[in-house]
Amino acid sequence: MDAIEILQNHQVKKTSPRLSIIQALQTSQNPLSEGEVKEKMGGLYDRITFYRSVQTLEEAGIIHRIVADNTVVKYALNHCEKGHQHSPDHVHFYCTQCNSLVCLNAVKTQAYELPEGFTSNQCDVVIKGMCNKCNL
Amino acid sequence: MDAIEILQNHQVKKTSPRLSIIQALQTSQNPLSEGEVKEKMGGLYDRITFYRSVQTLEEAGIIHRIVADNTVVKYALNHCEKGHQHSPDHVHFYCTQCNSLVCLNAVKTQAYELPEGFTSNQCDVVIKGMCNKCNL
DNA sequence: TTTCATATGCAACAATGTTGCAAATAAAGT
DNA sequence: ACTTTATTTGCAACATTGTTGCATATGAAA
Repeated sequence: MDAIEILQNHQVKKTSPRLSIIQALQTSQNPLSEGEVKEKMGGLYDRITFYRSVQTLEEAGIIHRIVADNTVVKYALNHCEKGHQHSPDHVHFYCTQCNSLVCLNAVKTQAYELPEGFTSNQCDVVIKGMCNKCNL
Repeated sequence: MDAIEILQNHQVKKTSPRLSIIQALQTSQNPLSEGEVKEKMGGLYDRITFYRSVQTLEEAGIIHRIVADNTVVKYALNHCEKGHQHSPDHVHFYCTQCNSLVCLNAVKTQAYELPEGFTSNQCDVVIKGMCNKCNL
C-alpha cells in the first residue's frame, strides 16, 4: 500500500518526514532502528522530528516499536492495514550475533494467566539467540 | 541468605559495591532500577562501578536484568541460589501507572516454536498494564 | 605481610531521549 | 488560488543512560 494512503486511512496529516519514515520501513523486510531509517532517509533527517513522528505513527496504529534490548529499539509497519492502536500479536526474535530483529508474524504471543488484581493491555515477547542466516 | 555467602557461592570477589548492590536488592520485594539502588546505597555509589558490578553479577548468575522499556531497566536477585547463568524462567509485569516492575515467579515463560534455522537461549516476556495496587 | 591480578572510581566521551519555541506547512474555509 | 489556523517541523539546549581508558585501591593467595 502507498505511504500516503496509509496516513490517510489513519487520519494522520501527510507530512514528508512521516512519509519518508514509512517508505524507509517499507523497503525493509525487518524492523529498522533509528540509525537505519536515518540512512535510508538521507539528508532530510532530524532526530527530534524522527522521535515525534514515530510516536505519532505508533499511536495511530501504523507502526509498532520493538525494544530488543535497552539500547536496541526498532520500528516496523503493522501488517493489519485497518487496525488501530493495538499492540503486536506476534513475538520478535533478536539475533545477538548480527543484531538483526525479525518479526515472527506466524508466532503469536501466548496468553499468560495473571495474579488476582493485575490487568494487562500489552505483552512483549523477545526471543534472543541466533537467526537462520547466522546459524549456517 | 547472606550477601557475602552469595558472592562466595558464585566465585565472585567480595567487594563492597557488590555487597551493597545485593543488599539493596534484598531489602526490596520488587526489582530495582539504578536510581533506586543508588538511593539505598547512599554516598558510596559510583555510576560506572554500578554498571560494571551489575554486569559481573548477572554473568555470575546472581541477578537478572529486566528491560521493562527502553528507558526502564531493573535488576532482581535470582531465586535459584545454585543456578549459574540462565535467563529468568518467569515473566515480568510492568505497571505503566506506578512504574513498578514485578517478578511473576509463578508465571513461567512458555515455549515458542521457532522457524527453521533459528535457535534461542533466552526469552524475555514483559506484560504491561495495571498492577494490583493501582487497580484498587 | 608481600605480591599480583582484579576491581574501583574519576574524567571524558558517546548515544539516546526530552522540552521550549519560532518558523514552516497541511488542511479547511473563502 | 488565497487566507486562515492549528499542527508540525527543526533548531538549540538539556537530561538521562551507557561506555572506555587509566591510575589508584583492594581482595585473595602465597
